[in-house]
Amino acid sequence: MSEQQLYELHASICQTLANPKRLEIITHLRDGEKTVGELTEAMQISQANLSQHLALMRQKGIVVSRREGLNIYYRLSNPKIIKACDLMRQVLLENLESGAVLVETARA
Amino acid sequence: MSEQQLYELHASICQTLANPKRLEIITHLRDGEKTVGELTEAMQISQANLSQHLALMRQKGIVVSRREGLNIYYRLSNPKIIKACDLMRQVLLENLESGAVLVETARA
DNA sequence: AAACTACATTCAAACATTAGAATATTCAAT
DNA sequence: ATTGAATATTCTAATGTTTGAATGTAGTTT
Repeated sequence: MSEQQLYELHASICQTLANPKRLEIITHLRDGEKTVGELTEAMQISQANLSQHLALMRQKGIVVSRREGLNIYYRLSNPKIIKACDLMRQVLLENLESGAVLVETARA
Repeated sequence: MSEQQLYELHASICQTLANPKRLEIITHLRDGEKTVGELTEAMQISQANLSQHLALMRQKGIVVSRREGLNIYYRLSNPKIIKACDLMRQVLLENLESGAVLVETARA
C-alpha cells in the first residue's frame, strides 16, 4: 500500500464526511444505532435520499448496518469518527470566533 | 447561526480535506511553516496547481500565510487540524485491518 | 399468494471540483 | 525602468457529486 494510495483513501473518507446531511446522520448515530425510519423522521430528508447517503457511508466503512425484521439498524463503525468530527467542529468554531472565515453560505 | 449552517460549514471543511494533495500539504506543514517553493519541491505537483490548493485552504481557514520577501510561508491555522487528520487516518487503518473497506483505487 | 411495510437501487439532470495551460502579480535586484 | 524569481489567478475541459423521480427488493401479515 503506497503513501499515495493512503492519501487517496484518507481523502475518500473526508469526502464521505463532506456533506451536511451525512454529518447530521453521524450526529443522530452518535448515541447508538437507529433504523432508517427513525432517521427519516428525525431529519428533513426523503427516505430515498437518506438511503443513498447511508449506502455511500456503508461503502466507505463509516457506518455498518444490521437487519432486524423489517427494519435496518445503522450505527457508526468506529467511535473515533465522532472524535474526528468533534475536532473539526472545534476548528470551525474557533475559526468563526477569530473571524478567520467569512460565512459565505458555506460554499464559495 | 442555524444548525443547518453549521453543518454546511463543517461539510465545507471536510470537503477541503477531501483531496489527496491537500492532505499531503497538511502533512508537510505538520512540523511548521514552509514556503510554496519548498512544498513544490517536496511534492509531485505543479506550482500552479499547488497554489490553487493553497488558495482554497486559505479561504476555508485551514492554513494561513505570511510573506517574507519573495517567499510566502504557509502554516496550519490550528493544531487540531493535525489531530483530526490523525484520527481519520486511524479510522481508515482500522477499517483496512478489519477488511471493512475494499481498496477500490480509493474512489468507487 | 397478495398486499403491505421498510428500505434500496437506478437513472438523469443540475451542479461542483480538479488540473493543465496560459497569463498575471508582487517583490527584489540591477 | 527592466529583468528575474516566487507565487497567484483565470479559463476550460474532463470528471465527480447530488438529488428527485421512478422502480425494485426483502421480509411480514393476512
